[in-house]
Amino acid sequence: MAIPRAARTQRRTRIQEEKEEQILEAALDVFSVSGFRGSTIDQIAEVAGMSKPNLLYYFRTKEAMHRALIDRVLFTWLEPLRAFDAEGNPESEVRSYIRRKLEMARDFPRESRLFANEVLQGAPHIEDELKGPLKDLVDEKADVIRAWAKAGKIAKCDPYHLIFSIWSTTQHYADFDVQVRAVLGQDYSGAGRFEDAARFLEQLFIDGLRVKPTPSS
Amino acid sequence: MAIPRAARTQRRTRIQEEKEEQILEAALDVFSVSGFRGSTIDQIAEVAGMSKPNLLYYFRTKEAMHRALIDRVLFTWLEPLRAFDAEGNPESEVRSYIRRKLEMARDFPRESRLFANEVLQGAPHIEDELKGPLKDLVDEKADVIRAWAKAGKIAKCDPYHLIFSIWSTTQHYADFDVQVRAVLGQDYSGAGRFEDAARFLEQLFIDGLRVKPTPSS
DNA sequence: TGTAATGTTTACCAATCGGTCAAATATCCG
DNA sequence: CGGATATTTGACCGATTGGTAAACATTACA
Repeated sequence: MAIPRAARTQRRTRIQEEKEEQILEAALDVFSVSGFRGSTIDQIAEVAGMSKPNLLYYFRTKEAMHRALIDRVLFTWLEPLRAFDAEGNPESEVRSYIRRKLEMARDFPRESRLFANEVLQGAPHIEDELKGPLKDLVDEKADVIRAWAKAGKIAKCDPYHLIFSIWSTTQHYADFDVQVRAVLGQDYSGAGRFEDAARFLEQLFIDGLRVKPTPSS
Repeated sequence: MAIPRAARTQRRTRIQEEKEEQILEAALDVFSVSGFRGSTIDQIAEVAGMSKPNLLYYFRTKEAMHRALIDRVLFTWLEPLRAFDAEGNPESEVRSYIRRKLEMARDFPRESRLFANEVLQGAPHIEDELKGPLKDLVDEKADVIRAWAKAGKIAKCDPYHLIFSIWSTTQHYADFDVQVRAVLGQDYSGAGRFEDAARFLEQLFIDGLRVKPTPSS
């Protein structure tokens, strides 16, 4: 008889790692498009190329699949913000943060949509992560930005809304890709788009944050 | 016997209008949270406070409900962009466009999420609207912005990405409300948030778009 | 090689899905 | 009032849902 999955205390066989990888890859495909409620195990099974009970041998429930996926993706997703360096030059830090986020939107659009779907639907499965690790990280970086503003290195601004606006503008290209393509025309959706977006956003944020000469009042 | 719904050529009774209104209101509640696939007629029926067959008396299919909802919301949703005036002052036009979009995110978050869900999931039901009316409208306004840049009234920038960034930053407060609240702390989610966001975004876009003194090169 | 543990599949389950139907009820109007 | 029309509902249908049971196949390893 098969050992109940709950009893497995540690990774064992090579085949387990491979199959779980295969499943999560398929789950990312499906969840990122339809969200949790709209996705079915059968869809994931079909994409993964294995039978439904076989999926459920590795992940006991649909929720378990979703959770494993979220956990795995969340860490890497916050990497760019974590790399945000208090000691660096403000302008180049912001610039490279934007570029990194934009690269992730280009290279990992499914991951972006996975989170977007989840948050959009009220974040029923990741509320704790948002209020915990995410908030802590943002709080920390907000302090950095505030210090920069206080030191006169960048214009005074609300650091939280600055971070929100960088998130939203960059992730927009992953989450709303269909709309972006529809508006720009499908021919113009290749490599050029990325560079245009990067150029625009860097200009917007860098110029928008540059310290303004105090108007002589 | 009841007249088949398809045969109804024109609005008739008061009760029809009321019930359809009631249904679409409930459908907005449900679709905006779970997306099309993730929503069920039973959920909508429960929210609407009527039986499932009764819903299906007014809208023959789930798709018909969704479509009616989209059609109704799309027009008003594009209103702010339509109001963008080529004859106006660029700075104040951008400013009031941002504010209007932000007001809509605050006052009609369900409508924003309805579209976000739909686009996120590949826009299977509104592809034509995106490539047609939406693209046309954006093209038109992009020309206006380009003309402003050419006339030296604002900094040179890609008008499409400018519009995208205004969309994304403003709608972010509706679509990712849970995340915003989690990061800011739930206490700080009331009226103050709106004003802070408005102030930040206006500063960002206005300063970012201001014509820069050409660096002496 | 044998055998125990691991991995896979077929058949199936109850619950829920979108949707239908006919009968029951409410409304309108002469 | 009464009959025609419009509205509402309970019972039901086949398909799909998440998930299970157990037989079967494969692998690891002594």
